[in-house]
Amino acid sequence: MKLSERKRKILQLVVDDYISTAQPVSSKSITEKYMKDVSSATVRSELAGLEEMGYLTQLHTSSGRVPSVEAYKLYVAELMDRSKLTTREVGVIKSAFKDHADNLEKVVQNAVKVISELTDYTSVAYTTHSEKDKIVKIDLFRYKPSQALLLIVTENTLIRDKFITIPEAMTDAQINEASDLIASLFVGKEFGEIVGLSEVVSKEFESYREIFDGVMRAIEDYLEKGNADVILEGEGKILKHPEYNDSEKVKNFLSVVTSKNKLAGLLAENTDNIEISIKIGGDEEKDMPKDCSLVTATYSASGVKVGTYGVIGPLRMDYQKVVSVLEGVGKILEDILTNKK
Amino acid sequence: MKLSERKRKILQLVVDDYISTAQPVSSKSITEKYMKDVSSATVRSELAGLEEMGYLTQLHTSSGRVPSVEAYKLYVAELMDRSKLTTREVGVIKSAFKDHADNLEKVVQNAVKVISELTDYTSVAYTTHSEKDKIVKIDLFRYKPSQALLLIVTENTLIRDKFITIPEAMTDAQINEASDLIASLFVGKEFGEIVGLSEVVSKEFESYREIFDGVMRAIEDYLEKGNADVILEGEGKILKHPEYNDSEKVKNFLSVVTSKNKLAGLLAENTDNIEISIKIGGDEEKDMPKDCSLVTATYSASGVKVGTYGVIGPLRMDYQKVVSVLEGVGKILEDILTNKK
DNA sequence: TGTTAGCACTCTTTTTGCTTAAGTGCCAAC
DNA sequence: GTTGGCACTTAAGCAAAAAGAGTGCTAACA
Repeated sequence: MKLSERKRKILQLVVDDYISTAQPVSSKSITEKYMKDVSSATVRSELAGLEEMGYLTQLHTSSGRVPSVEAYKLYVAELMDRSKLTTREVGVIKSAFKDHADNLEKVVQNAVKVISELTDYTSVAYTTHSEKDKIVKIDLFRYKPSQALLLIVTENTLIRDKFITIPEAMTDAQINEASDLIASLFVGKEFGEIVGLSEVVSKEFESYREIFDGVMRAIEDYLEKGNADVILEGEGKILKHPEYNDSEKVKNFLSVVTSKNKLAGLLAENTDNIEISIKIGGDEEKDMPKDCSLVTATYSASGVKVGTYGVIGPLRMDYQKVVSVLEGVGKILEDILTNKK
Repeated sequence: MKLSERKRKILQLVVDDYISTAQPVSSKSITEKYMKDVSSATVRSELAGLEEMGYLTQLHTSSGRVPSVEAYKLYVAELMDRSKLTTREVGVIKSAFKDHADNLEKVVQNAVKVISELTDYTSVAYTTHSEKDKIVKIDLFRYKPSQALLLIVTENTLIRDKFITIPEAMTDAQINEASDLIASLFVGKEFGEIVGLSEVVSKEFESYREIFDGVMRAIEDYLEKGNADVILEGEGKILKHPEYNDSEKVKNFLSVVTSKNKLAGLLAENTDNIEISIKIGGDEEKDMPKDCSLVTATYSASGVKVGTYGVIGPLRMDYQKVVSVLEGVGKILEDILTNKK
């Protein structure tokens, strides 16, 4: 059976209706609400066709139809209308970014907050530690007898919490000298340029081998995928949606969403440069909560893709709204992050 | 009516039983499980007495009894057994602190994690920004034309994300000079000693007034109560407990627990130097979720109280376990934080 | 005087049967 | 291809009945 134009239309109507009402959709309600020109029996036979093709399912013989995962995928890809934000929503987004436009972390935090507020779903952001990030300042100094604190400031962020073991015998002056040496080598370079540096500089660094290696390890550690930052907002929003009345499901959802590792894994996969990516269903994706949908977009700073932000929620998600909010936030985010310099 | 020894014993049994079963406790179950020497009728009359005194309530005429808030308070203060941790639990706690003993933030994060794991409740920690914290390093440098990044390292923590507006006309060298001047004044001092410094140094600082003021504002901002750090772990644990089958209650709980501000408010109140403090019920406390209990302990670094950690959960909480876990963690925390130097 | 067995009473929970409503599938007619 | 009509299926709602849990009270007992 082919997907006729009318079948597409009806499928869209079913998904739209189900998204807004959370109730199985009947042939009668479709003719009454949207297609007054045909009878319910006609729609009924079309629905039966769509069901046979795998786009719809019934909970029991005499219930209305519910979209399948396939239907959502088709809906998102081809069927749904691309709606625009209201002026009110645009205003909310703009005012959310009024302050703290200076700091990448704060900007992303604001983005996540406003997304959750406007969509009523849990929203997330994931910031990779990019090899393209350029070092602006690097400094090392003694914190405890055998420990030094390493500070690295880059164009986009501030690295902290990196401790390096140093020989106790080393004087503060020597540490300073090492610090200056490292700074002279590293400042102005991207992380990616540094990684290979280890062999090249072996000579002038002979006496500070241990410190140099410590710094390199710290940087490698920072760049490792698992150590990206994950920001989360509106965990509790999930409870607003009726499919999460079952506390088992909530538990399952929260166990993924409160584990930064699992979230990072999910968000990191999305490396293609597609503007908006939608990941649906939970059968293949092992860390994805069952019956969940993840809608994400990527953002860049200084022209380099640094992260992903988006919304995670039930399969029956208001994709129209979510996509338009993500696009709206994306536009403003881009403005801020490129005007920054 | 007096609280006879037997009434106390029975009340303890009722609370114990209710904590472990979450079911109203009947006279019959008490005699069968714990008091085989008397009949259920005897216990029944004692229960009636305890109810009259306000320690127990019934959901309806033919249900068993449930402890009142008063009963929990008495139970915690006088009735409950102080149990010890098992060797397994002690092992879990110790191994949780194996790594990252160098960094206050990480140590507290580990503490919160292990507490949530062992108790199965949501656990929190609150770290104040103490005026007694001593500045180890302070550094200021240009980040954007009219903005400088301020870094302060103290004995206990690293302050970041503080940006200061600077005159664009100022050269990098001048900023360096200002930075050095500030460092010479501030390093080695506690925050508390700095606050009054503003007038004293006005002369030598004439040309850098703006920067100096900016730094002072940043420090004051940092010390402000609302800006303390709140760490949270196991938000979803609440769903394991049957009283939170109602999604309204979960929503209410999460709305408090995911608001760092509200949590900070609750945790900050606990300023007495009592080792373990238990806050029960939600009538007086406005930000406390209804029918919740908050059990907290305080921790110190370098002899100064810097924060509070604890567990938040249902009224029907396993106080014995929670208190013993908090005490156990507290002991190890103290060891780590005092040996640190 | 405290303790106990016995029993009536209350209230909840579970079960059962019945009815209604929603919606489908199919068929014969248009 | 579309439609109205109708039998069939299932869930949901409701009321009455039955079962169960637990109490309070009283009279008898040690």
